[in-house]
Amino acid sequence: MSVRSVSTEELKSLLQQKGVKASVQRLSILRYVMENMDHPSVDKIYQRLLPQIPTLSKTTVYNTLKQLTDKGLITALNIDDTEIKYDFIEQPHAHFRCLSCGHIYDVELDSAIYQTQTIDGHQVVSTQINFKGICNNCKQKTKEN
Amino acid sequence: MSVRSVSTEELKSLLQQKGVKASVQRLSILRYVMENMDHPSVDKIYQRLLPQIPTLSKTTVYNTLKQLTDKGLITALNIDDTEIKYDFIEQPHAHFRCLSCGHIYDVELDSAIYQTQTIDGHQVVSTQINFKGICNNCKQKTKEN
DNA sequence: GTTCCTGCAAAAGCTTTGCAGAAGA
DNA sequence: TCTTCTGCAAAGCTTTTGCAGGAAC
Repeated sequence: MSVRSVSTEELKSLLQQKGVKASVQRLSILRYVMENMDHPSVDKIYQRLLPQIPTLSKTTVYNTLKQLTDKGLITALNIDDTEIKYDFIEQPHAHFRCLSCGHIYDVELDSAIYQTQTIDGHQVVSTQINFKGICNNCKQKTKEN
Repeated sequence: MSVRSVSTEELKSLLQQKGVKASVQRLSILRYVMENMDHPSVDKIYQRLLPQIPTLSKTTVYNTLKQLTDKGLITALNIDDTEIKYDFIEQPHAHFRCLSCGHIYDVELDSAIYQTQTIDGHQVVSTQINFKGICNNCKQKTKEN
């Protein structure tokens, strides 16, 4: 899992650009999504931040994620059947979900699809490409047994 | 909304090929998905079939749709945030969901993406391409006002 | 008679809402 | 002080589960 480090200044600047006031909760939630690129669910973010912010409530996580999504800072992924997963918006990429272990991988596609702005007369705002199947890891494990 | 007619014989044959026994409920549910290509939710199917099958329960709709999905007769779409939508499987196509009216359109894409069988070493079983935006209808309405 | 199917009721999850107290400007 | 944010509790929805009665073969 790729992890990086984002400065508080950068986080504040991102929020400010979108007209969202900074708060401990918002900075932490945005930082989590940006640093851990693991497509977290609401519950995962909540569980991981609880030690740092013991008074955090899930409502706040929901509120914040919705707000960040509305402002275009993060994306809500419809790749899972049961939960919404979140992703920081960088360059467009596709996702692969393993039906066996449930892990979601980022996938680079040099596809012109992302450039689609109009299709059948409909104005495109966002594009999601989701693959499902068996990931490399799980395939190896099956072979071993 | 495109609507077509599917014979009971054809429905029975499709189920039989997949090793699913025919029943009034299963035939009706599969017929609904095949004839009305409107990407229905569980609840929509339930509501529409209730007049014909007054004893129908939602559990049966859930069970049947899950079974038909497992057998590969229909697809579960992860395009909506709140509900699962179902689609009969024909040739591969993408979907466009209007953020204003919520309607889901079938979209033809002559893309090689559908032929992807392996990506980054992961074995692909299914591929979904989802666009979101403002549909032609809603765009027209906005202009008129 | 045995097996599979159906449907009611209840439970389980995820997400939203209402509201009061807290924090911040 | 006034506005905005936070968080608890409760409610709302979709989906799943357990189980008993019913249908089919």
